[in-house]
Parts: sequence; C-alpha cells; structure tokens
Amino acid sequence: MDYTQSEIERALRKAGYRLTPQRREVISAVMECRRHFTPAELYEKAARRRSGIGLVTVYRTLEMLARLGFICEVHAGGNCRHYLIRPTGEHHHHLICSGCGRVVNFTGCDLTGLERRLRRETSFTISGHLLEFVGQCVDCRRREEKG
Amino acid sequence: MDYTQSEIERALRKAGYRLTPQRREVISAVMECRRHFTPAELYEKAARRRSGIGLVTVYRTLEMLARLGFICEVHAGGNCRHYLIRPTGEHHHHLICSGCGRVVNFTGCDLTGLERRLRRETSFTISGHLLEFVGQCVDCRRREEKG
DNA sequence: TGCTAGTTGAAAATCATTTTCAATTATTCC
DNA sequence: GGAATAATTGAAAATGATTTTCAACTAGCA
Ligand SMILES: [Zn+2]
Ligand SMILES: [Zn+2]
Ligand SMILES: [Zn+2]
Ligand SMILES: [Zn+2]
Repeated sequence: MDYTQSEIERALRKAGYRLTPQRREVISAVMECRRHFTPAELYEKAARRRSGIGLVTVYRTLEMLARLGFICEVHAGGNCRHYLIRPTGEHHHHLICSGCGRVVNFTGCDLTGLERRLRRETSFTISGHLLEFVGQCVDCRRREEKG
Repeated sequence: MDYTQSEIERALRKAGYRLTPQRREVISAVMECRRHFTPAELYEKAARRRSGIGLVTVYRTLEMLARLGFICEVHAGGNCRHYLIRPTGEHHHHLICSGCGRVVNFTGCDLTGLERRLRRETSFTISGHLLEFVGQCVDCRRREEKG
C-alpha cells in the first residue's frame, strides 16, 4: 500500500536530509496526487497552501523523493518530467489514461522469458526494462462517446 | 529489413511533401545511423556534408520521418529527443546499450496476455504500450571489465 | 517559362530545468 | 536555551532543447 507522511519523513532523516517546512509541504502535496504530475503542477499546488515556496525547491525535493524511491518517473507523454507516487517496494508498471492522466499500477509484468531470449540472442547483459501501457479509462471513454 | 533512400523519397512525395536537397541530405544521414541519435547529432552530421543546412530543417524533417513511420522515438535515456531508424513495418521494440547507445530491434513482445488481464481488471481500453530493455552490449562489458 | 504553395533558416521566443550565491535555518553540541 | 556549522532556500541568471516567426527562396506543376 502507500507510505505515510511520517514514514517518508523518517526515511528522509535517516538518509541524512534535513526536514524543512518546505519539504514537508511538498511531500504532503505529493501524497494527495491520484495521477502523475509535473514539477510545475506540484509547485502550484504547494504554493497555494504555503505561499513563498520556491519552484526550485520543488524540483529538488522531487528529485530527492525519486532518489529515495518514494516517487518514480513515467515516460508516456509530454515534453516535461512526470512523476508518480510509488506504491511500497515491489517491481511494478503503469497503465496510463491518455485522456485524464489517471494511473493504474500493476505488478506481474512477467518479462523474464523474453529477457532470457534476448540475453541468449544478443549476449547483452540486461539490467532493466521500461514498460507502460497507454489507454483510456472508463470515464474518458464515456465522455468521448457522449460528444 | 531496411528501407532504401528512394523508397523513403517516394513515400514522402506520395504523402504530399516536396523533395528538397536538404531533406535528401537528412534522410541519407539518418540512414547511416547504427544507433539512436538526437536532432543535434544528426544536424552536425548533415551539416558536415552540406554546409548551410539548418537545425530547424533537421528538426522538421525528423518529425516528418517519424510521422511517416520511418524513424521512431526511443525513451530510455537523456534530456532530449532520441530517434532511431525503424525496420520495415512490423511491431517491434528496442534493447538499448546504456554504454554506447547501440540498439537491437526485436519483435515478439507478446504482451497480449497481460493486456487482456489489464483490460479485464481495469476496464480501460488499451491502445498501445511502451517497452524497452536496457542493458550492456558485449563490447561495453569487456571495456568495463578491463578497467 | 512562370506561378504558387510549400519550404528554408536566421533570429527571436518559449519553456523546462539547472546553476549560482547570498541569506536563512535545522540540527548538533555545549 | 544559545552558539556553531553545514545544509537548505529561492530569486535571478544561465543553459539547453525545441518551437515560432517571417521574409526570402524554390520544387513541382502547367
Ligand atoms: Zn481518463
Ligand atoms: Zn517489469
Ligand atoms: Zn555498448
Ligand atoms: Zn510490443
């Protein structure tokens, strides 16, 4: 399931980072996101609650959260960075709605067979993979059907 | 296999584009690429052969080639666009060497089972997927082992 | 040989992201 | 609680990729 604010804060301290009000605010804003978001979007959201938070700080905090593994980057879509809350631990991927940006996490990608085949055929050492599905959620499909 | 220069030129004309010397030059520069490339890299390469070709034209021509399906974008790596020659027709994916950028195309991703499962579990309409493997080719591995 | 709509490219605009650096502050250690 | 200190902040400037603008040019057609 999802991490709590204080779990994240504890991990942050443990990794040697300082806990500042700005960082708290960014973390809390991240935790309300149901879909992927850009640094700029998160900045707006965080700045609305606590005026004076800087865009640069948002960038830095997001980078830190990604480094600590609490958020991850998604690649499908757009000309700028998109982040996403990451569910606890497990290897997973995303199914993203191209209409509204809603994200469904899923596990069990089962690419080991394909990976083995590629390793055998190419002699590459394979270190990872990027997999994302793109589609349309029920709401977006209905909206489109209506008009 | 790969398209020839004249096949590409014919398709371009057929799609209503004009065949200019600049576009020929870009196409021919693209066709020598064994790995993925950025617009800037291709610009350098093309400009070396025919001085006076503009970066903007390179951007535009690459976009056009992507629209026509002769090149495709790769997502693993970097802060800027990376393109890649696309082998004829078939649905395929890439295995990319993180060391040198070498690319291996492969087909047979076989994600239909997973796709069916996701469709059932989420009721999304799934329109496509993004899959890339990242690894290290034999040469890069040897180079690293040596020191 | 013109005509014309498509194309080019230099320069400027845009936009995301990063760097810089002086002021501020969270944490640690008395 | 009060320094000391190194991390953090954020405004402003820098960077870098990509896009837009627009006047000059030209491929393709008749
Ligand atoms: Zn949707
Ligand atoms: Zn996976
Ligand atoms: Zn390599
Ligand atoms: Zn596939």
